[in-house]
Amino acid sequence: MEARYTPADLEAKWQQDWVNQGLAQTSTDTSKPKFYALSMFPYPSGNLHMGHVRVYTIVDAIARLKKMQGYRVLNPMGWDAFGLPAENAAIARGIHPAKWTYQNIDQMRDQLKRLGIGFDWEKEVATCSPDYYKWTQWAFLQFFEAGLAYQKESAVNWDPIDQTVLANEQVDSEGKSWRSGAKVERKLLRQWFLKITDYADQLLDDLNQLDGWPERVKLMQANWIGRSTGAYLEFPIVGSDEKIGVFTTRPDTAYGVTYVVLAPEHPLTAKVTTADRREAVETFVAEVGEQSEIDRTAEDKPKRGIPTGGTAMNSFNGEEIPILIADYVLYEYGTGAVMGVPAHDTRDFKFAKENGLPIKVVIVEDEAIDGHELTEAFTEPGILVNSANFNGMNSEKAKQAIINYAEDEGYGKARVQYRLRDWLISRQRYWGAPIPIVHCGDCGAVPVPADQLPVELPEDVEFSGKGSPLAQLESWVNVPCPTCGKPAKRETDTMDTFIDSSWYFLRYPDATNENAIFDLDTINDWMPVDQYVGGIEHAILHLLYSRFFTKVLRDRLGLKFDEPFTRLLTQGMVQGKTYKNPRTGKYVPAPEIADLSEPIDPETGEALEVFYEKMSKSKLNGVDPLQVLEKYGADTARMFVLFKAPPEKDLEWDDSDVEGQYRFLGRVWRLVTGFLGTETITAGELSKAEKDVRRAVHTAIAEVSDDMQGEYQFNTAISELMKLSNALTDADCITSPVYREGIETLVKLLAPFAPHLADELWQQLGNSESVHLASWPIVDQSALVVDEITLVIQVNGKFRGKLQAPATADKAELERLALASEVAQKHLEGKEIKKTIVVPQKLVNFVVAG
RNA sequence: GGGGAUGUGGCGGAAUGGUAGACGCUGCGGACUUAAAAUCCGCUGCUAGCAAUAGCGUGCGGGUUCAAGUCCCGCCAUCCCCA
Repeated sequence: MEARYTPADLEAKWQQDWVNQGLAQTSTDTSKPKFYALSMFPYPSGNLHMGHVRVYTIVDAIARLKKMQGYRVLNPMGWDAFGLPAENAAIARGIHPAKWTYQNIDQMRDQLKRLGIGFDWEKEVATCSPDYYKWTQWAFLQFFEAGLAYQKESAVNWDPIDQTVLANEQVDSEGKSWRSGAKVERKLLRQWFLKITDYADQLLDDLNQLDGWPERVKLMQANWIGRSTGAYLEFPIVGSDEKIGVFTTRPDTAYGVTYVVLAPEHPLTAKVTTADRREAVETFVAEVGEQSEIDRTAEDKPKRGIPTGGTAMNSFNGEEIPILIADYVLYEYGTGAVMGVPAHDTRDFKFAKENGLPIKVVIVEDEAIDGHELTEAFTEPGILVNSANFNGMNSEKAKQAIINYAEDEGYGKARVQYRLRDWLISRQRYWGAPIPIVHCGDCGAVPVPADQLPVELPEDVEFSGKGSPLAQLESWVNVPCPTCGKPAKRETDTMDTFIDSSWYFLRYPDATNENAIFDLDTINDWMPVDQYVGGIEHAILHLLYSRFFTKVLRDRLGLKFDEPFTRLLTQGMVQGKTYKNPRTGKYVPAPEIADLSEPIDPETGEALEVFYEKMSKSKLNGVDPLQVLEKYGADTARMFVLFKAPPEKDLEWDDSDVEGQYRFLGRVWRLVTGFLGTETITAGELSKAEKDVRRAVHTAIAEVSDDMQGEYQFNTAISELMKLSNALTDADCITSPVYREGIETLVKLLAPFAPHLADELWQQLGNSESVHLASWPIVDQSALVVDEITLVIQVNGKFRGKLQAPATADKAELERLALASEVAQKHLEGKEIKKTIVVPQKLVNFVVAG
């Protein structure tokens, strides 16, 4: 009898064999269509977790399938290797970030290989390598030359734990850092920004090109960009030549403006403040300055504001209106000032009531009911009143009319505004790509010439955890100015690590190019990425930045594509079974629980709550991929994560289901090895058993191919493999050529999912070349044809029975057969048939009275 | 508050408007074994019934249709994004 299925030996053997034959190397055969499969590269934490297993298995299955389908496939891997954990390790344990990072990379690379992922390691990149960040810096200089990188003093998000600033995208809705979880503070600093707002329109409009992206990701990006159309209006300050500019989406309410509000930081604040108000205003400005943006704008927080004493004029009706300052108006956003229309804006209504400001109705639902007092803002469209020449006009129409009027009068114009703000990229940390700029007293900010790149990170730095290590290293900071040669200082900020990952997919196709960021022809050949797979957490951050980079580099360098990722799959989380004591709130790890069917707290004896939650250290619910690989092998782990749930949904880790996949692979092993040595005898006509097998085989080919077409329904694809395996197990025509075809097809269809087992069985079947070089089976439509169909009999739409009928039977024949059947007779007895519906190949429905 | 997604057995999940619950897990019963593991076979939506069978059943309430998990209208719950 054949040997047992022992994944450990078999997988190691094939992994070595694949390396020896260079199976994962990217084909250069340009006669084949290209397919660029890409997974979001990981931060090299040192240990693979189940989330990694899931995403890389998905991409590997796609890549192996596409290879069998005749594509030349690029499936690369790299490391998002800059970032704070390395620096924190340096501070805590005195190990240099580079050493720590590269150790982790080596460890994780080995783990990925053990998973049987066919990455082309010749394309590997690590963003912390000078060979890579040289080009990150070069790319930055492209932005700089294009006027898309600039310095600005502004109030920024300061993370007090990580001791650095953050971009807006990196602060969550509660005002906490995406990384450290610390509540961000506001700080006024001079920082580098990339002008992503210049591309706001394109970033929004080109979402329409992305048919292969999940709707919700596109929606999230559209919301984030937040384009709103409206008007820019000016209100002159009484007793001054200056004007206050505001943006509004409701120019139709211009005659209802009864006050204007400045951001406390607005330069005009000091100018409009009257002497008697100065002290109060200064106190208020100082107080607000300490609040975070979230605290200032959160819906549930009361809006605080005070008068400045100054007055402006409503340009439209000439009325004098007070100027206030309030916390909810942000200087960074829009013009840093807003107009107050309490009658027609919910927030303004509340603010005006609280501060005793006048409320003036200028839009009504119906002119007849004008005049009654409002109890809440009227925000619907309506008819204009109290608006001079515009009275009686529909408010939607009035928007444009009032803009036109304001433009003629010289105090307004149409304007489009975005929620999106420029991308703050300075970080006051060591482990990142240094911004390649030298500050010279005479020449200003001077780019480091391209031939002097990379600006390398110095090695001999001290990691105290206080302040930027680079800024403290004078030998590094002091350099001659590249332009005039006078003493100058290096920029000591490094770049946001999201910059590193905004272009890595452009480096892979030409990863080792020393002379250029990439060869243009190579990149135009391979890009865009055909299938990108990664977590939904990057719906805005990484995916928006990458789209921005692609567009800028397109404009600078001549890339022939507008968007980097044609199709996007956002895979769900991997969740672990979590045990928690509901009273104490303490999590209990599974190994400490005596009886998992009735889990009790080993310390207190109380019953534990059981639920699924994202695997994490703090929840004590993680499963170590390495242990799973050791116990069941990579093929089982891969099959499990692909089968257990559709890729975009969360996946609940379940040991029994893992066992189930192991059993299935064992069955396939026994099925195929049990078949070995069977003599295949070619006979004439196919028997019914042979026809059934052939149909099962080609149905499986059709279904699996279909499930892997575009949407990637791995779970149903694998269930089709199980059906085929079951059919072959039950079939009793083992000597038939049809059966042999079935066995070989099963192995081929299995290859993308369980690559080691498939290759082993393929070899045992007598093939000398790897199954991964074989071609994907093609459906023979004639094999799907059936002689008999199952005809369903319904009465009044209810299922009442079924019968076998010839596949060739026409409607009349089907009706006759159904009517003659026992079930029909029974249910139709004594009733009048009012109508008969016949669906060919499927069913007959009798509609009866009563 | 606005927008979006989701809701199907004990569980994960399948179902071009046409037999709801494929495939798998769990559970139960059986075979093999001195015994166990492994493996194999059968049953497994709910209710009633020995059974054949009947009724009910895809979050809730309506509607369209010969026929609705699927299409339309109105709710509810959970999750996500934006305020």
